[in-house]
Amino acid sequence: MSKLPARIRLADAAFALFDERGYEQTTVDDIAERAGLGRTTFFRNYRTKEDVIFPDHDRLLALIRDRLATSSHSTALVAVSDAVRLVLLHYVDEGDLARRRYALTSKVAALRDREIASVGRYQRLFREFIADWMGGPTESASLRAELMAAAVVAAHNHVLRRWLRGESSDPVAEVDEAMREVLALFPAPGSSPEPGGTTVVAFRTAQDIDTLLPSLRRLVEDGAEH
Amino acid sequence: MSKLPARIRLADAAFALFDERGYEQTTVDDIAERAGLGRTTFFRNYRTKEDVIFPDHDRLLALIRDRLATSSHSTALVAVSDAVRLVLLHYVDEGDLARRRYALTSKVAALRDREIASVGRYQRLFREFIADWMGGPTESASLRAELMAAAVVAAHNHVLRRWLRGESSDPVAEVDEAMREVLALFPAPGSSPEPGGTTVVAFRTAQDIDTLLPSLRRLVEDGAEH
DNA sequence: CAAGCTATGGCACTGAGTGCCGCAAGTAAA
DNA sequence: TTTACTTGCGGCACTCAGTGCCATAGCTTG
Repeated sequence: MSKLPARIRLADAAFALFDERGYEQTTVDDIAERAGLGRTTFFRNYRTKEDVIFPDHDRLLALIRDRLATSSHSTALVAVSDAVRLVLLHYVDEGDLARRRYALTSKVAALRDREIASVGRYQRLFREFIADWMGGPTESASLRAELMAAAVVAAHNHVLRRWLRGESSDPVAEVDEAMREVLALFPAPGSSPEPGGTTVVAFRTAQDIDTLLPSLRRLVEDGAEH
Repeated sequence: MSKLPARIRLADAAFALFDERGYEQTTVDDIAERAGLGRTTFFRNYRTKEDVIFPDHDRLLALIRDRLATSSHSTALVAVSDAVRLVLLHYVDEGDLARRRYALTSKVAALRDREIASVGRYQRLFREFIADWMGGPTESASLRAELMAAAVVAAHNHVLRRWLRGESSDPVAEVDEAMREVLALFPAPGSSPEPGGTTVVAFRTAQDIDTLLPSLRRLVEDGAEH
């Protein structure tokens, strides 16, 4: 027995103790002792005490980076939406572990900060990818890239949190729906007019402008209702 | 001489040492010694070593919270856009200090994480405000609130970073412009047609349609470029 | 003058994280 | 089998951030 690799035994001990006494009340010595290992071994497997909770953020981040680098999508936003799916799937695969981590990060401010900082790295990656994809470092393109990255991450977090709280039974479908909503916020140029853009309609009529106005007003008001 | 309050002397000493040796190479003892004060006094004035760089995030956050609580705007998004202006103005007022902080956070990962975590608190505040304002905890309203909060914060960060890097001479005008862009992403129902709607433009000219087409085409294509 | 308040310094302690040394077990090569 | 090399582990001493307690100097208020 106890043939499990040290990494696993340490993580098990850590989560058990965090549940029992709380995160701050648990020392690394406690964890090592519970795992039947030395303190040194803990730090050889996890760089910090927090790392035992967030073991593979670096690995996942690298995975996403690769996915983006080798992605062939029509737009940057679609590529990023696709990549962020991977993140969600990773959490969902973790299952109960992800939920235990969520319970901890909800209670401990230091862990919440750590989580947010990790998310910030994804967002930065996305922002740079979108900005590169857009090519010219125009000022408005840069802002656009920032907004897009933020929107994708926000949508992902929204769905993820719902799933972590047990409010969602099909997070994959939800994230797809959320991404559709994000895409709708940023209509692709050429496919449909941009929100801030200009729609040019040329028409000609024999009627006077004053005759047209009432019906035009009705049209606009009806349109505003849905 | 050295009649300055301890807080100031400590901050001056800290920034000087961070510039000279770097953040990690500077201990709290070093800072206290340089300021001609005791270590205890440092921790009485700043809770942590990082706090000497981010002194009044809590105060600013409280200020924003108040501003939101007492705000009377037509929509939640406008209220939040207005509140985030305060944050930008705060940084701009700090002037050179904010730039020195930016130089540090750009180099030291721990400080960058801390900064991102702080921003996360603003975003959370905004998200909750918008969600409350929207009333019914509809699922789609919740996602919308998340997207709006993320967009406002992203736009703010974009302008702030430009200013911190010295790329902007009028950040206040830029943030207003950026906020207009954010507002355009989330058209208020009823106030203006939705992105999928129809823009009606009535005009009249003596010129033939074929004469107009080339210049119209140029207009549209230029518009797509920026 | 006495009492009390405030700002400070000193000191000892906990706990995270680092670095080094040494040891045991397994593996490959002689 | 013996030697040499590698790998995983434990122990130990150290630095440094952060906490808590106690003492003291200076100033105000009665």
